[in-house]
Amino acid sequence: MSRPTIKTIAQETGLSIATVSKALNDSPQVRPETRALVVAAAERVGYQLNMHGVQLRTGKTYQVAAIMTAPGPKQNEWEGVEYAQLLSGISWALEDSPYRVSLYAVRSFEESIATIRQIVSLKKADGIIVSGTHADDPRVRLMQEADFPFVTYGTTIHNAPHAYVDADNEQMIRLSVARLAERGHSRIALINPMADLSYSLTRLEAYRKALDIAGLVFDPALTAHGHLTPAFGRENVLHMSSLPNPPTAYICANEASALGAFSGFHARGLVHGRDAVINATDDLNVSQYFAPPITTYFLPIHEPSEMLGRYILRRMEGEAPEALQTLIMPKLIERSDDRLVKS
Amino acid sequence: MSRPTIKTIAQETGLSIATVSKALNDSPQVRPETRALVVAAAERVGYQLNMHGVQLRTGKTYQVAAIMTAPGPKQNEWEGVEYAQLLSGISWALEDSPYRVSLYAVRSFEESIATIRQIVSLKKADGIIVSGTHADDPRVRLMQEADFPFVTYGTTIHNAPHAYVDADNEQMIRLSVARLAERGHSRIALINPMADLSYSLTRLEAYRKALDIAGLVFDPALTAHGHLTPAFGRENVLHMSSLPNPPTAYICANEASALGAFSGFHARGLVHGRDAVINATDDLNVSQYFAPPITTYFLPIHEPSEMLGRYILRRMEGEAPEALQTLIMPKLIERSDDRLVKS
DNA sequence: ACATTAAAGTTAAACGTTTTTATTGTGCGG
DNA sequence: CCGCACAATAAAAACGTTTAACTTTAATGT
Repeated sequence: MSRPTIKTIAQETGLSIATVSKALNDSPQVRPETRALVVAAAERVGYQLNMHGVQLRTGKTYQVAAIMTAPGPKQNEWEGVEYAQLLSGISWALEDSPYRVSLYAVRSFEESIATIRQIVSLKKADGIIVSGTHADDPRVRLMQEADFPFVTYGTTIHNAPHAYVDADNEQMIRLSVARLAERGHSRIALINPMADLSYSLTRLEAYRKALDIAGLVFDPALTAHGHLTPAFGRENVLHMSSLPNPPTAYICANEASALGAFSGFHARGLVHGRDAVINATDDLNVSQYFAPPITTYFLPIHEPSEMLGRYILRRMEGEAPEALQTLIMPKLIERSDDRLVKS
Repeated sequence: MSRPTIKTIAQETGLSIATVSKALNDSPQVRPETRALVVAAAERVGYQLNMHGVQLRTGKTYQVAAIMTAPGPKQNEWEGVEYAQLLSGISWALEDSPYRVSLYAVRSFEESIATIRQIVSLKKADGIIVSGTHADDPRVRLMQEADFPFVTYGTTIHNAPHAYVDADNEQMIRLSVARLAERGHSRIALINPMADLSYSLTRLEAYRKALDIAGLVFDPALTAHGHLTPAFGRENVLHMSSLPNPPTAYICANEASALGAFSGFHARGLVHGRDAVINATDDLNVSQYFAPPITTYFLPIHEPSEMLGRYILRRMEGEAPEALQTLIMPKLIERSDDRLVKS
């Protein structure tokens, strides 16, 4: 047989399709007993709402677009981003809703703008989740101008208020630097993400402020911005460790670059805890397996990602963006004392 | 004002909507001149096909469901699977088609069965891509019985022929073992994925056969099956290295477990290249940053993933599954000589 | 008792397509 | 010059749903 529709239920119950539709949508226009009848019949025939009819009629898509900026095929370097977990978290948060996650993989920032423009103008989704925010993000402006529901993973700095979820980078860096300073480090390197990313700026400013408070001088030679690959971490250690006055601590923005930093240690014959130490920000929970394990700020990725899902739902229901802003503070996991032991 | 439809074009050209529709679909029933007229008008008004109308009318969804089995929120252990790249690759392969990737994140094998059953019976997608195949996979049977287009990432062993893409695990293990045997290793450990996964069995059998050919004895104590996390790699090194006759080589099924194996080396005071060596299968391209770098078989994940996308398109067009089967041989990257140097 | 109102349904239109069926016009053989 | 085939287009129905507008029935107030 063919799939049952509301027409099937109408015949089954002797009601009109309009009443059936209203009953299924909990309209107050239908008596509770009638509703019960309809629901029973629906159950009996195994009715399942056909979304295509709904979509055509209402114009809603019941899709949440997840924009994922993944490096192109050429780029084989690992960046240690657990996008998969991010996507799963969003997907799970939408589980009990009629919404589905629709994936838009793009290769570059520019392409993500074009994709979002298309989604907005052709209404290919009801909401958008976008990550890798810039300090002044044209995509955010675009969506705001169109009054399109969205949530960002990452804050912006120059844009009007919008819904976001992010790790508390400011606090994380402030505490990191203070902790290392307390332990006697005066030359602290900051391995930072690409400079156009919003959290890069946040981290850099927090870093400068924290140095200031600790009475340490800011040296531009100890900061680096780039793609957070192992290669990047390695290069920076190779370079910075051969400066006249090399750093004794490296704060890496993720575990991939931290792994690369270790590789640099190995190449230079540096010993962790004697010549310098490495700290990281962590969402893979992998740095406990480094040799030796390092101190990290750990944020299980499912927390922000499920929040992204919940927030986009609420945003699509019209909730104000100001109410949907959260910074999550990662947990400090001290796996090393991080004081240098001269031997 | 509102979005143009074929009705708009009909008015614009003075034709009927039927003719417009046919013209846009390259029907032979319409004169080339008329078609040109229609296309010009469509261009002029900025017409874009509304999928909801098409979907309702034709019953096609233009969605490809990607089933992603991701560990639940509790499970914070990294498994080193670049799902994100996999999804991007699929998404890119579908770029020039009307199809979109729709994500179905599930927590377990059982849930993936239920999800697939639903997609098939309610026709929530036109094709399915599924990974993590079992030797005898009920999902494959399910889709085959319903004659539903699908491609698997991973082979099956007991199922009827179907479209798949996979790394050539058999050859990879065979060559790995032979290479290590040549280099004087007689105790070779196999760190394998969960035993119910198809490629686990493939690898195990290839391993046994290769040992046989090399004249080495198979010792069950040197094989382990489990989730390919760093923890698993570490545990196995800790355990196996304290056997009366410990292995001198570890073949790890991925980089996450290889990283964990290194952590085990560190804990036991083992030195890579003196006491034992680690080899891996690699799609992150990360093991070059281990200290020291290790020999791996490398398969850039975008290759199989784009192939998955192309295959599902062809499968949905009705191509026979037998024509859509590919094993890709990863490339051997020798980063270490892997002969033990007694010091 | 009768108009008024509220409650509970029904009818019909609409969303944007595709596709089957019907209509019109043209050139052709006889 | 008449019927016929064929080409090109038009008309209409259909996919499954929601919703505005309407109808019927019952309850209410005076």
